[in-house]
Amino acid sequence: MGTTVGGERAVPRYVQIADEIVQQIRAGVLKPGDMVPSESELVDRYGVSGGTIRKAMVEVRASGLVETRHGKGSMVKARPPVRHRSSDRFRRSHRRGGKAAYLAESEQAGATAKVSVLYVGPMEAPTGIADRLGVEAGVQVLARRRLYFRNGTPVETATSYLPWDVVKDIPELFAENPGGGGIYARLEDHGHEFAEFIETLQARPASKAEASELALSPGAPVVHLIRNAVTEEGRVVEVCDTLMAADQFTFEYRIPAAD
Amino acid sequence: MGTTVGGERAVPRYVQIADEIVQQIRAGVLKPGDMVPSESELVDRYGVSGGTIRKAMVEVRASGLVETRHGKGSMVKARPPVRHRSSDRFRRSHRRGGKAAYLAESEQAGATAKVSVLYVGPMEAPTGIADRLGVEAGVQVLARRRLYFRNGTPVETATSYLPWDVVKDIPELFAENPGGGGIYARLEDHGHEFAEFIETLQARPASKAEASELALSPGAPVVHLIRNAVTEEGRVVEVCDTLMAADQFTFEYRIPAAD
DNA sequence: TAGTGGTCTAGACCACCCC
DNA sequence: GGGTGGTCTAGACCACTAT
Repeated sequence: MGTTVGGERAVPRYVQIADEIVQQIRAGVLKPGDMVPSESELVDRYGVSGGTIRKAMVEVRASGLVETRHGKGSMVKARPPVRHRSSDRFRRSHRRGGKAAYLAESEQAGATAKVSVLYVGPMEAPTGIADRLGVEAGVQVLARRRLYFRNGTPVETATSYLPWDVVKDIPELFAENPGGGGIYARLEDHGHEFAEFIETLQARPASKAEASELALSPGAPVVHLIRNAVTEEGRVVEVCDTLMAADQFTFEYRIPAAD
Repeated sequence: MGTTVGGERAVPRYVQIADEIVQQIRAGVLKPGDMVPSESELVDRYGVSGGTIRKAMVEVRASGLVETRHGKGSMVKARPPVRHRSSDRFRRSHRRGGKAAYLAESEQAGATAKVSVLYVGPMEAPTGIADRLGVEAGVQVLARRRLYFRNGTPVETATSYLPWDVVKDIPELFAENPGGGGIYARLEDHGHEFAEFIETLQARPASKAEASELALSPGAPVVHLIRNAVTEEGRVVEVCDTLMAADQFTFEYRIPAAD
């Protein structure tokens, strides 16, 4: 009989149900690792149709508190140990200390971290990247593509692009592991002194493909971060194109109050 | 009869339809300002049920290319004039020039901008904000709540919180319009020299309430930005809590390669 | 095999918009 | 009033996961 009758409010039933479930999670009634009741059980409990429960669960998933798998059900996610990605991760002293920024940050947050190298080798520069590197589109550059895991789940993909004339004399950059301090340390070893890094962020919903790569619900937000590494000579010697699961990161930047 | 039979692929029909519509927009078949065909027309055109078209349109809305209004239909959005929010918006020279950062950035992007002041007055400091300001939770602070429009649509809400002992001698801060250069200029007028600003960003799906305030589709991503304004004495004299429609902004930060 | 989520249907009623 | 999107139903079939 359509919307509920008899002195009802404007807020749809499926939103009420979704809120109730989210509250139960936030209040700890449903703890991390617990299974959310199955959809058919919720149908009985709330006395609504399957379609309504279905929409409610879409809302619950959008909250990011729950992970749903097909024939299995919905499980309350382990605490999202949102990690800080602070702007001082690019300090030279960190590189000299041999710290890789990602691993250091994850350890600090008490999480296990893993990096999987997907590809290291030549690639034709995509437009957009080529613009930033100051080369022609389609020219050969070195691409380094990685997938980052935290606590066993993929949270970030990153691809670094470097101009060929910069990398051709630095064999370490072609290795899976470029050594302590990462590729920035190797570039500085070879006379490329960094002046600044410029990061551009944009948040948007994940495409289907991105969602599956990062094990997200489709439509969950991702953050697209592109970083230019600029040397003292004003040259961009690396562009890093990164896609992150938004609920796994916060970003912190310190902006000096310059004139 | 359930999913389409007879040699069909795994990709659901509603996704196919959504992709088709999105492609038509990206290809320019549907231009900004055009109306997307109504749902009942799409039902006829694709020969599927209303529920399927409904799910397809949810996907299309998630792309951010379309704006749907209730009794009216779905319109292709005017070019999302994604604006840059660069880190040099806090330069003293800009304040001395009397420029308000938001208006300047919008003009630069060729958009019309408007600010609506929702509230200026005392408020009990919310926890989280109080922590950042270095005051007790519940203590009275000055709150300044605004809603920012671009091209007529709301894109950002912002609330500034300032400790009472800082503001009590600066009457301009209680006015809707604090004068040229904004509240930061007034604070500097009264001896609060800024040393740095610290911005923290997090992207997440909008709640229902936030979605309606920013005229977004529910679940569309928002960026939650919190900024601490720190003086030379190391004191946080303002915390600005901002919620932005993610598709309306990119963020740019320049990070010096310090030691 | 039984239970789960995922897709789809066909139709109802409601609320909003505009003529 | 006639069109639009928004909610809800009751039931079907499919695909994945466990046992």
